[in-house]
Amino acid sequence: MSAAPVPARRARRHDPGRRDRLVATTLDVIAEQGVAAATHRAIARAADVPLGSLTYHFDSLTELLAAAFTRHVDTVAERFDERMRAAPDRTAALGALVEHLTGDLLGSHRDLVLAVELYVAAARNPALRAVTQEWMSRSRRSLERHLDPGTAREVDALVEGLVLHSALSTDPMDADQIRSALLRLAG
Amino acid sequence: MSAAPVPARRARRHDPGRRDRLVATTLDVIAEQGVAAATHRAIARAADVPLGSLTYHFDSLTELLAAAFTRHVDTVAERFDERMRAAPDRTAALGALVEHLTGDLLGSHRDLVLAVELYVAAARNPALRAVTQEWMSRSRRSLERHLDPGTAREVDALVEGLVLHSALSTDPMDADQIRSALLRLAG
DNA sequence: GCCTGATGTGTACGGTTGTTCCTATGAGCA
DNA sequence: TGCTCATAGGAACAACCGTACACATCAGGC
Repeated sequence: MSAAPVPARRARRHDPGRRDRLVATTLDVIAEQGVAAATHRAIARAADVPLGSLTYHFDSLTELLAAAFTRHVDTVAERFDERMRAAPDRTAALGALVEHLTGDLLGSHRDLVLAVELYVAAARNPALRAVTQEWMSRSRRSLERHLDPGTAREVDALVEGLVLHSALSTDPMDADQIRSALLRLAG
Repeated sequence: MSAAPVPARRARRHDPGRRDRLVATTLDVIAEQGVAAATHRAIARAADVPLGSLTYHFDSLTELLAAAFTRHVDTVAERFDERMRAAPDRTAALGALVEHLTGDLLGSHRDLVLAVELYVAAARNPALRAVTQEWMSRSRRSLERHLDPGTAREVDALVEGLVLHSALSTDPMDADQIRSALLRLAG
C-alpha cells in the first residue's frame, strides 16, 4: 500500500521549437540581467525547461550566446537595410538614419542594452567577435547604398558611439541633439 | 628525528601600503582580463598576497572594485582638467581636447579599456554608477571653463561615444578622423 | 502495432567563487 | 622590557558554475 515516494518526475512535454524558444529566452535574460548573469541555470529557469535541455540543444553556453546574438543582429540589421532600401536619395537616407537611431534603437531600451552587451562580450570572446564583424559589415553595406565608403565609415562609427553612449550614460542625449549632431557631421 | 611535516607557513611580511598596492593591482587585472575576471583570487595571485588579505582590507569585492575605479577616474580627470586650465581660450581648449582624446586616451590602450570596463560594470552595479557620475560631472566642469554648458554637454557625449567606439570597435577611427569629427561638431 | 532514435528529464561531478574564521606574528607603544 | 592590537596567513564553507551522463518517453517511419 505504502505509496513508494515516487520521484514525481515532471510529465514529459512535447515541445517542438524549443530550440528557438531557448534562443529567444536567452536574449531576454541578457537584456534584463546582462551576459554575466546569463547562465545555463538562469536561462533554464526563465524558459521553464530542465537544465539538461540546454546542453542537449547547444553544445556549450558560448554557442548558445552566439546563436542568441546572431538572431538579434539579424533582426536589427534587416530592419536597417529595409530603411536604406526605401530611401530614394541621400537626403532621405540621412533622415531615415536619424529615424533609425532615435526611433528604432533609442526607442527600444532593450535593443540598446543588447547591442552593448554584445559589444562588450565580443571584446573578450572571439566567438562573439565574428557576430559583431558581420553586423558592422552589413550596416556599412546598407549605408553605402547612398553614401561614399569614407563617409559611411565615419557615420557608422558615430552611430556606434551614439548607441553606446545612449545605453550607458546616466544622462543620454535626446533625439534632437542626436539629429543635430548627425546632420552637422554628414549633412 | 622524523621532521614533523611543518606546514611551511610563509614568513610574515611587513607590508605597509599593501592596501594601496591592492588597489593598483586590481586596476592591472581589470585592464588585462576584464572586470569579470577580477576575482579575489586572481587579484591576490597578481599581488602575491594571501586570499584573506583582500577581505581584510576591503569589506567586499565590490568595494575593492569601486576603490580601484575611483583611483583611475581621479587620475584621468585630473589630467584632463590640467589641460583645460592650461588652455588660454576656446580654440586652444578644443585643440587640447583633441590632444587629450587622441593622445592621452587613445594612445593608452590601458586607459581606454579601463574606461569601458567601468562604463559597463556601472551599468549593472549601483556602487560603480556613482563613480561614473562623478567622472562625468568633473569632465563637464572642466569643459565649461571654455564652452557654454550646452556645447559642453554635447561634446562630452561625443567624447564618451568616441572612447567607447575606439575601445570596442574592431575597426576604430584614427586620430585624424576624430579630430575632424570633433572640430566639425564644436569648432 | 512495434521499433527506434530524437528529444526530454533529473542528477551528479569537479571546479571556482565570495566570504568567514581562527591562528600567528611583530611593530609600536607603555 | 613586555603587551597588545592591527595586520598577515591559511583553511574551510556553502553556493554556484558548466558540463556529462544515465535514464524515460514518445512521435514518426516501418
